Amino acid sequence: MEEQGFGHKKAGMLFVSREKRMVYTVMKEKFYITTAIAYASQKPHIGNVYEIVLTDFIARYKRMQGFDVHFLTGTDEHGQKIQEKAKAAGISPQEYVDKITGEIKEIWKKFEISNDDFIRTTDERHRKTVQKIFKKLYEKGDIYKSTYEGLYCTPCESFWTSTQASDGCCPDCGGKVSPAKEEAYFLKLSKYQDALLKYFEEHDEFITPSSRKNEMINNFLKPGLQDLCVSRTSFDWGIPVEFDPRHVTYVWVDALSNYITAIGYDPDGSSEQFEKLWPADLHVIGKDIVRFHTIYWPIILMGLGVELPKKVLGHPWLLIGEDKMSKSKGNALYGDDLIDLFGLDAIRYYLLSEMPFANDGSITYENIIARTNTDLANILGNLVSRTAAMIEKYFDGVIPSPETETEFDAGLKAAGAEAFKVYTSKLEEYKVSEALAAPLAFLKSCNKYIDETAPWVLAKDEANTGKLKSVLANLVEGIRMAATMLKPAIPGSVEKIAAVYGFGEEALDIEKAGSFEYLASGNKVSKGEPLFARIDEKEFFKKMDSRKSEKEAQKTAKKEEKAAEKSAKKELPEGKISIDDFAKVSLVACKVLECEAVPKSDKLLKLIVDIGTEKRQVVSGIAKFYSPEQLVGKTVVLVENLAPVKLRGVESCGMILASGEEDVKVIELDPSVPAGTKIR
RNA sequence: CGCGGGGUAGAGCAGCUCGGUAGCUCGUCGGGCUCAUAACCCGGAGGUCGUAGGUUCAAAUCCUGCCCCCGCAACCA
Repeated sequence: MEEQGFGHKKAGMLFVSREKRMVYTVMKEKFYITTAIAYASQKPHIGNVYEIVLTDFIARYKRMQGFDVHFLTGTDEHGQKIQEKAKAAGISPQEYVDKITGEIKEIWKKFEISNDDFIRTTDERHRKTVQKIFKKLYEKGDIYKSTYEGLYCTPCESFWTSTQASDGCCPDCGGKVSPAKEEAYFLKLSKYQDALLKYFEEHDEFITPSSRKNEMINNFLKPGLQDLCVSRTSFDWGIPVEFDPRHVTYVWVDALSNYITAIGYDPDGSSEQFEKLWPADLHVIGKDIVRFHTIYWPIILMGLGVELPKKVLGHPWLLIGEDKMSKSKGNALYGDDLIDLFGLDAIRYYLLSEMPFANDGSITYENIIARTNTDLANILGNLVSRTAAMIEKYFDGVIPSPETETEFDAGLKAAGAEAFKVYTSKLEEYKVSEALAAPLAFLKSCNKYIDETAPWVLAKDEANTGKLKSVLANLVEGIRMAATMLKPAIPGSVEKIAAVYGFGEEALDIEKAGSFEYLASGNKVSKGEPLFARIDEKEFFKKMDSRKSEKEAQKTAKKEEKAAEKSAKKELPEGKISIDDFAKVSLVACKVLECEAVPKSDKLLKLIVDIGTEKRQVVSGIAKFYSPEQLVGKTVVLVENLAPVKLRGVESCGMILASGEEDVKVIELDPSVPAGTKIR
């Protein structure tokens, strides 16, 4: 009985190492992997999706390797922003996050994310434990009460840092901010600074890519850590501090703890699951929150006396073309739309193959089309289809066993082994895009192999049937091996390939992805629809244009509505300013007295002008169009009340008006106009 | 200003740790093939490796200066 259970998959090993395998099965090594929890303030864009697809890939790969994987993701549902958004929507914060989290789960589902658990920071299991964590750290003295000092905006009821409100105005409403104090709890980061630095030094693999480690050490650890504010009284949508309920837990103690609360950590005695899964093997996060995961999070854990996670992977960002993706820029792309346009696996594959390990990647329709057409349709899909077609044509659809070697077989086999080697070693470092290039290169070798062996020529002479059998058997194997490697990236398409050649689960065993084993010989092929249809770029953009004009029509309608609303509030249509705004600008006539080039710059001229009451120094970017001598004596228009700025270290108090961008001409006044004449 | 990353063919990237052949994908030009999704295969053109120096028999690679781009600077994955 037992023998059946273990024997099927690895019959060859059964007799020798039955005992070992039992041990192996029981002790299957765990792998705990997490994503950052998504902030439930709005629908996630494709950049957010990237992170979870990446993590999903790693989780699937690790499962294939035989690890007992636990994959956690979730949502961060507290905070002022959510409270405000809910208020604006006229619903309770809970209703609001229920809605957004619903959308997020829906999108994750569309991307076939294989997470084992989903935690929400509003879950009871989380809230209760966070309160305990807070209390424990407080009792230990790692959290203490003090006052938070910052710049406060009264109408917005929020604090800003001096960099956020650099101009003395609230970034939200534009109103004045003023210094204020608020009672708050702080986490003593300084206490653990040295311990953490030591940990960094002893665990070189803790932060990856390693460049981010240097950034953390040089920017934060070495200059000294400032204690972190971990509670707020200015809003209440959060986890209340148990022993001081006016305070709610502020961001990081709440959000980061999800990694342990989800699996049953409890200061009073953790669950069996926690004992089994912790420490986490991999936190996958965006590069912007590396600091929180490699400084604050370890310190919180040190405070709790809990082991630190093994590795933090700070992935780069996905840019739209060259721009950062943001809703306010209006350039955000959404995962569900992209799936509708290109199909799930095209997008999964794009994200995984196009994203570099350390540098930011970029996404554009053109690139998605190019990737999908080249890699998935031409190289993979076409190979699957032409191989199946030949098996149907030459062997009535039955996959042959190899018979007579051709001179090209050894090369193909070497290419397969090499691809697998590269794939595996790149994935040890989680360099997913580089790993995925390996099966693709191998598929190209397969296409080349067809050309070299020319099966259609072999088929013409019965003497070559043995060779023909080998060629097709080898091709099926090549497809099987590459498909296995691609499985964590494009599981759905690999399933389709498996259906074509009748690959069972054991044929797609990752351990068999590096060698030719002819596991599918004798199977009947069933050539289905093309795996990936080629996308015609011109037609695609035609379609997009018509969609766009529809959307634009909707947008203009919305805009008009908004404009109507605004004018009701006595506000102005977009792009217009009021006469009052214009009146702020002071324009005067001035005479250029002196003019010289600004050293070390090729665009700047320094001018001394007479504005009647005084002499002004102005720097103007017109050196390419005027020589200094040309300007002296001219009467021009000066924006007199611009705030002074330094350009190339030279102070500029005003701006000379000029026309054009490519071909700049200063606006000249009749020389009879006296300097200082007010224009506006 | 500080810290981090980067500048390699028209575009996007690898190579740099450990000096010696400048490689990949797309595009482009030419050829081949007909099993296949106008696909696949082969070949060509195209690079002063940001710049100026230094070390060396030898530098994209190591060192120094300078220029330019991007990110971070304590709530955007």
